[in-house]
Amino acid sequence: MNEKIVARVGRSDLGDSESEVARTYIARTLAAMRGLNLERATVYPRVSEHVPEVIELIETLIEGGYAYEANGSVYFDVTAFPEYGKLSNQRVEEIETQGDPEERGEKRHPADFALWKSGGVSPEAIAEHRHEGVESENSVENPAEAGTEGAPAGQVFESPWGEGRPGWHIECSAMSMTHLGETIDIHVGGRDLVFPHHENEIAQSEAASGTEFVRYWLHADLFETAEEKMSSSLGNFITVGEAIGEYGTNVLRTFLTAGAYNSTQTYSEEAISESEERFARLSRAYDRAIGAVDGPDARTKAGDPALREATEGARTDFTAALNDDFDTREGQAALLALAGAINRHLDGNDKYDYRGLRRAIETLETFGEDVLGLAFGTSAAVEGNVSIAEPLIETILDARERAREAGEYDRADALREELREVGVEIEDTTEGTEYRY
RNA sequence: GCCAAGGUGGCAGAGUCCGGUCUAACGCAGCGGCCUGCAGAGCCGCCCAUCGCCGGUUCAAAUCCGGCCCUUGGCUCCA
Repeated sequence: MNEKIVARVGRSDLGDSESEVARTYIARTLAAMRGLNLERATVYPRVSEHVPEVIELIETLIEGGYAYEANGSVYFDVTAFPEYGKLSNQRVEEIETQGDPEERGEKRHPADFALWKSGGVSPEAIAEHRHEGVESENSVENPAEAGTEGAPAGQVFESPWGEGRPGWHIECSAMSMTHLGETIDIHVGGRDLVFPHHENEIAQSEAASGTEFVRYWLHADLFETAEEKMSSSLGNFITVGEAIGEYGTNVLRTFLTAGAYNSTQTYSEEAISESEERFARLSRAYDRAIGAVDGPDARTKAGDPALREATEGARTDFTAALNDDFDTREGQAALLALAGAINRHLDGNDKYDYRGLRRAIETLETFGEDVLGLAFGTSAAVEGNVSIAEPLIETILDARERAREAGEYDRADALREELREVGVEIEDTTEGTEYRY
């Protein structure tokens, strides 16, 4: 429920009403989240469905002396909440101004912020957002963008203060308290939201409830490219959907968990290809272990202390890493170390430690797949096209093998190169030629 | 100007809270060896770091203190 949404109503790709536009963006976001292999939340609340709770919360704040009404709008009185600024370490006196310039006159203190805004969205605000580069990258040819005539002012709601709309921050407090109670354990968000949004959430929630709102704040840092920061205004950004399309979920997740969530990460082709290698190394080791455990050389009575120690070490290290403020990169390092141990075991023994390998595989699955959300193994990557592709590849490999036996290496290498060009990597081993794609 | 987070090898990125085990992790790139017809993968080994600058504390500092420089986010809109 904001100006930007209202400003986009009528665009053919988004929808004909405020609610529809919001729905479109929600759908896009959820699609991106699915693409990232994220678990679904239990509930995805919408402000428009929580207006009664918002009004109730505002009334509580007014009754408690934390908010006041002015010309049909309601503002939070920051001077009534002495702890205001505690999250971002700001002092009320230092905070210059907030909110619409024309609203400033209604405020008792410049840092007061709106809980309820009188009336609908003004045409000027809509026009402003339409011109301020809102989706400018793809709206050029859209005739609906041309004028603001007939543009809706957005939905308004009845309230004790007249028709109006919820303020910018109150919805989060109201919905959080409705669904999760007065105090929540963890609140996440981007670093750019610390002030004013999270600060205001604390003020609203704690002033109303009289108790702690959030026990732990986890603020995710932003990305920057090697040359400059990544931002929509510079146009040098990539969406989650595009990144998934280009690199795949596994590589992207490896990249995203290859650094601390709360430190700035550099996004570059080089960083991505490093993640490709990191993931590939894990996935190959997983494949080898699966192949070995299913093969004839795996023995229940064989035991490799080095492999077993490495596996238990990886489990301990991974758990310790994640317990340390979600240190996913250190977790990856633990798994990478296990991959090395698997390779050493497979390279150095004729008979494989069946139970040791099973435990190693289980470790990769538990921590790599279940926790980090990666999907190892070639089978997971190919799915559908197996039926036709595999017999074809094998036919070509047979031809290449005959060429090799005949000493016609040029021909063999040409076949290998052609397969590579269509995405099939092959590998000669003592067991025969293997391939992956 | 104010608030906050950072500045570590060719790249990327831990470590800084609780000084010594940091002659600085894992990885990528690079180099050598093993293996291979060759390659790839894998294994073994190696090169590259005065830890932003200056000063201080200490037997000892990437880690603590002070000053400075630079980058990023916020302080106007929006969440």
